[in-house]
Amino acid sequence: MTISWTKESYFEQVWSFVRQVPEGKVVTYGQIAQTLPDPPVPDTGEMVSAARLVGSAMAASPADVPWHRVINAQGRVSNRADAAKQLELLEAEGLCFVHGRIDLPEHLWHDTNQIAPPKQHQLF
DNA sequence: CGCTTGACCGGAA
DNA sequence: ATTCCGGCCAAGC
Repeated sequence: MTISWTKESYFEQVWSFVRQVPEGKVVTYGQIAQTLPDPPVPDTGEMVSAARLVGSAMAASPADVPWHRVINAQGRVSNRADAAKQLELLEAEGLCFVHGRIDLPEHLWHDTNQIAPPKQHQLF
């Protein structure tokens, strides 16, 4: 059986992914959710909900995980209490913030041999 | 065991 | 640009 994919399992995967994120790079919750090899949900729809699980995982992420490199699909930091702090950390890593926003595809990091770059074109 | 909240996403008003 | 709504799942109370 298998199973399981308990929260521990999923969280581990999320943390593992985030830990691989190099400096100056960022990943979105949805990106992680879609990249994970064994998502909790089969595929009823999209990774929309899975992204939320990623957020939960981040909430419990240990100090080994650069949670500050994880941002939302909007190219901005999440609505967390230390959002400003996260911004500092990110810009300190060489990220170019524009209006509190960054070029997602520009700094988006993707794991090699997993998925292809989203190549999402921004629409102002 | 049930309701509320959440570090989300995407689309529509 | 902002605000609201629906969706999906898990953790917390």
